[in-house]
Amino acid sequence: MTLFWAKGYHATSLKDLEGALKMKPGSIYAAFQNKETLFRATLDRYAQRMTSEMQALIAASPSPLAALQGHLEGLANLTLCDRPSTACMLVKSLLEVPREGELRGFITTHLDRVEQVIGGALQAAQARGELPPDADTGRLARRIQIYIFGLKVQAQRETDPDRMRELCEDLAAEIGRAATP
Amino acid sequence: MTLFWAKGYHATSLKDLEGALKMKPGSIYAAFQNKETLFRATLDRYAQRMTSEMQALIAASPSPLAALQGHLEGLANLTLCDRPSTACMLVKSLLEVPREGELRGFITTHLDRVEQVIGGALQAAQARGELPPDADTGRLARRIQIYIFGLKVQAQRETDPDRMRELCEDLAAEIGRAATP
DNA sequence: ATCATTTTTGAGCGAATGCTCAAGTATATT
DNA sequence: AATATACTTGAGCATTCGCTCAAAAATGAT
Repeated sequence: MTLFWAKGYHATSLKDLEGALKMKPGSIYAAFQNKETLFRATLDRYAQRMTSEMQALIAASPSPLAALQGHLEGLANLTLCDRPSTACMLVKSLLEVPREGELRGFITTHLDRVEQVIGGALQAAQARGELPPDADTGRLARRIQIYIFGLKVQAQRETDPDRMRELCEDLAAEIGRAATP
Repeated sequence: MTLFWAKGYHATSLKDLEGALKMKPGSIYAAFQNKETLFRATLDRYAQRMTSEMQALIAASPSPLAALQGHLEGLANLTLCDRPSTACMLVKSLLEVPREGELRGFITTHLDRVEQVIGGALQAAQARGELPPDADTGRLARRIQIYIFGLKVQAQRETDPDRMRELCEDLAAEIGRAATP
């Protein structure tokens, strides 16, 4: 997963995978059907972790809205982190995979799932009165996801941590503006 | 450029390029040094067009701020468009290229240039009194660019034009909120 | 028309790709 | 201990990759 996340699908060769998995080609093809199936498995794992991390973050906070804001602000620390890539593996893959391929649907399904998690948190926030009763939680969820996409892309080029923090704060503040006064 | 934009650097083979350019390998390597140099040339061309399009849009409108908002709203029509990809070629490339490679700097330079164009428009808006005198135009420019990144990524998965329009409107409205009341 | 120069051609190079499979090694069962 | 079953090995397959270069064709100069 680390390898595919860092280098992308095409740039990751089976030699790379042999080294990372410490397996010979035969074993790899016995365990996973082929390169693409292995890639799908890593996408599954990544998406699984991403969603459960997000759910944990939401569950840990009494205020779902504050949790989402906190998540956005947390993206400021993405620069110095030792992750394979600051960018979201699902977004990277979405942009790399052909438009009409079957992988496309696979990836979007996972992205939809994340959107659902965010939407669920917003509904909970609404139930708690943090959001106006007439607020469109789905719409807001998609907007927040776009913020995450954008910030994680930005983290690939923005070297200044302060500037990154500024942007995270700005976008987090926007979510706060959707809250009930 | 179309080919690299649609398929990405790694997924575009020289066979593909031979077909698209209607040139044999020898001619390609005589005209462009190698695959990577050709790729850089296409990135140059893309960035050039992108910036000049944006500048033209800004120049055509009396209000720079309205021009930027219009640009964001225009991204709603990205779905049905016949472009090679709804995503920004620079962003696609940024995510595909290795973190430490020389191509990275090349791409970020172009992205910085676009940021400068947006920032320039915001300064003009400020001079016209559309933005408060103390507004941080650079910071706002980066935020708008993140909106563009995010929306263009979203356009890769969002099939519903209405939802896309909603999001574009929301983000355009967000810019409007920075304007002087 | 002749010759010098530039451009195009495409067969094919070495290396790398994703992948296979017979042979070998480990594990489990009796 | 003997046998059956499962997993691992790695040489090497067919194909494709990015790329080269001598020869042919087109172009320009005289």
